[in-house]
Amino acid sequence: MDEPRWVDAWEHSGALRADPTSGKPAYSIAIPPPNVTGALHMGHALNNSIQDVLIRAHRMAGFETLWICGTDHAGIATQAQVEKALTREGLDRRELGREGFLARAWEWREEYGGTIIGQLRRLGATLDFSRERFTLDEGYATAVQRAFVDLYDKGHIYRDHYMVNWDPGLGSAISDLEVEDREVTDALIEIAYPLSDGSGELIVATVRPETMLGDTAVAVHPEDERYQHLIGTTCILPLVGRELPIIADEYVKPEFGTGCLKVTPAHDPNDFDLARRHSLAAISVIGEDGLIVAEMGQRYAGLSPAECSARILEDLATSGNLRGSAPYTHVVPFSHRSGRRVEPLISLQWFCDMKRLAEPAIRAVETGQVNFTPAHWAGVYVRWMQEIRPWCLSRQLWWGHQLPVWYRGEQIYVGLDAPEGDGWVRDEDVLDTWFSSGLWPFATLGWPESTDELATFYPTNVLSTARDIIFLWVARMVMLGIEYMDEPPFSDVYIHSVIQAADGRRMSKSLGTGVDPLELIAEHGADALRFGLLLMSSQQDVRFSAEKIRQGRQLVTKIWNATRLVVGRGGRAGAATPPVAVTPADRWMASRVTEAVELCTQLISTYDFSRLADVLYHLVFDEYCDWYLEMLKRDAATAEIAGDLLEQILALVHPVMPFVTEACWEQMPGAQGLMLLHAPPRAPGARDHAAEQMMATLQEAVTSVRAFRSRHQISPKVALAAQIDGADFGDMLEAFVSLANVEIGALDDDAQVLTLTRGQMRVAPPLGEVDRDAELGRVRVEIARVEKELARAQSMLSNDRFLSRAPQDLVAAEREKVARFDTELVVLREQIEALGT
RNA sequence: GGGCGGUUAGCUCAGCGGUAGAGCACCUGCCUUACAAGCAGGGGGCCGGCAGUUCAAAUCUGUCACCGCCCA
Repeated sequence: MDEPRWVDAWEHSGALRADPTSGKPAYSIAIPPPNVTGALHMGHALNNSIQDVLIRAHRMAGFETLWICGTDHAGIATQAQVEKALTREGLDRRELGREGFLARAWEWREEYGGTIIGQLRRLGATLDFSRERFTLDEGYATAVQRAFVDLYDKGHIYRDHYMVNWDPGLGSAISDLEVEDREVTDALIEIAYPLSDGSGELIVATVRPETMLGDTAVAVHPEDERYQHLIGTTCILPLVGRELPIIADEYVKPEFGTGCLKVTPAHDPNDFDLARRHSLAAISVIGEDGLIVAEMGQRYAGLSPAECSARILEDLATSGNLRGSAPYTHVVPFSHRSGRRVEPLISLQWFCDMKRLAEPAIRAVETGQVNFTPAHWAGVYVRWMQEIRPWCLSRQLWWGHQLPVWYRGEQIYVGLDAPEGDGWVRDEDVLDTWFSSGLWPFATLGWPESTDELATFYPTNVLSTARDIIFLWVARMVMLGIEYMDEPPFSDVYIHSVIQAADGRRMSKSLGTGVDPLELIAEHGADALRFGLLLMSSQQDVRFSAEKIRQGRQLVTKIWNATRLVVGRGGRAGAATPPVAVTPADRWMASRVTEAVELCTQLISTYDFSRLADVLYHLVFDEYCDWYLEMLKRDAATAEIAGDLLEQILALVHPVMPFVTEACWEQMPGAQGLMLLHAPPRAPGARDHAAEQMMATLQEAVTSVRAFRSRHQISPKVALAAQIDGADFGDMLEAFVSLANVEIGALDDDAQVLTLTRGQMRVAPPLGEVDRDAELGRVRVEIARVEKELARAQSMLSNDRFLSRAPQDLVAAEREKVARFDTELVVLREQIEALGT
């Protein structure tokens, strides 16, 4: 099937372009903007399949839909790509200078930035491509600057010396959320710090001996009896000779090592906090280049931390202060960006105090203004928000939104335009990418201008994303949305599954565990991928399952073949008025479609996509194809209704499988326009319980006859004689006769009994030849089963407390069962006797 | 250390108070004129352990075990 041509057809139809003035009710989604550097991965494929289902279903239902399209400039990732290209050319960004580098970066983005959008098209995503935005667009940049200046004016943004996560690979600070903790085994070194009065020594333990150069205290637990007498005295820092106060702080764990903690405020976040509590100085040992700073003296300056550590150990051994070394496994921060070990150090950066922004954002979730699905993520969000910490906004990069900050001597100017006067120098740093992404749901709609788009499409309806984005995006979008638009940017947050590799590991390119969705599209088609991903998705993380994609492809094939059959039999689409069902089979199928339409509408509104896929699969395979079309072939159903119901099914399936439904729609006589623009699937009428009951009887009877044939190896081609007692097939008797291939007539008592839920049936093969042992065995198993069920029902009914406390309809149902099982047992036992003779 | 999730058929997962479900895999039979990427029939589970609540527990509560994730 030629899928790509539909992509063009949809776009050319103009239906993807939202009209804010149409007056129709609005439904909008802002795509979580993928990185410009990105290529479509499984997470994107699932997330965008979900969003496309929502968008298509609402578009068909008559909403004015806007699916906001665009990409994120992804500061660190993009700069790394461009730098890599420069390195291949033997260039360095510093040689090019800021302007030259940015020119290269824009070139890069022109060439590769559209890749992922093209891949989303291939997936069938009906984004509003006419409104594609980029987080570095001119208008978008204005919005970002505006927000920064405003937050500064309101006092939320400030500049401070603070401990940051320094990524020596990038030469930039990174946020807490970009840090990943890993277990590492290092050596735990014990060092003797002599007491100043010469009365002894303290042993401290450290995995980073090089940082001792920056020690400004030794801390012990205030209640540690071993050291009570030393609190307030001092000791001497070996190699350096500095006098260090011995302080008491509850942070120290007495049971760890010797219970003495060396305090290095400039290189450990906990020590930094501890130093603030005790007003200790911070001495930086390691600089922003990741090397030992000049102030440490020429013996150590310029060394890497590892080299310095080795030299310190030598020196300590020489001086006699080294007391021990043992392997020690602990958790160490690594940069998610460069993979390098994060160097905590003190640096002058811009921060945003989040406390006041967080308050209304917490309330929005607690009051239900913003709802999470699955609901438990709300708790995760709220807990994080309650303990929110200052956000380090500045990044030592060039690719991004340069801070609207200028300096002149001690003066600082923050504003949209450069300040008047000479001598002002603009801050070199750019903003954390997530700052600009936080404005996405409204900056894409034209904020800070008042636009029709904002008026119509803000707030958006739902944000669909993965759980690891809750803090990075969801939280910040909610905070900034409330700050600037006075209401949250979406009412629903849907957190989809994370798709892991089939073996349960994280899907990642570097581990080689990734599966490329584009390859799957090439192999099975985009419909199959979309369906498979939705089917395997869940309320929790799931393992990738190639089977589910294959299942999707089978559904595609099935729908296509069903369409061929129906069209071949004269089925048509586009009935001006809903045709009236003629046969009982038509009535049954119409009733099934009605139920499916209602159920699917509900499943979409509750974001239950795996059940949605499951329901569609069974509707098409089990009900429409295996039963209804088989009845159509036997003239028990009519082509007119088959065509109309197929139309409804195609419309129902379309949001999930847009390509095949479009292709089938094209095949149907009477079909007009694109399925994309079709009205929502029509529930053909009320549920028809009489037809459903009749059909249930027929299905049970047909199945039991088929099973009988299977047991006795009687070909479906051989007609069986059958006599029906008590089962009401109503107008479906002919269909039963045809499907089961039986001839109705009176049979004698030797005929085999097949019990049905309501009534029974006697059947006899033409020559009266049955495998008596097989049938005897089967009847015995049947008796055992019924006896067991009867016993259970009877024991329930003999329990007074059940009778008095259980719902009465349940009690009645049990009574009915007892009566039915009794009858069945009589029949089955007669059958044993008959077989025994 | 704190929190959250998971443990159901060989595999991947639904179900979340009224007698265990799906897909795949497996077994048997069919090239039935839309489809063998199909059709029909079938086997397979003391729902992680223990204790409790309830007339009734895979489903609620507690506890233990193991697996995973997040935050420190």
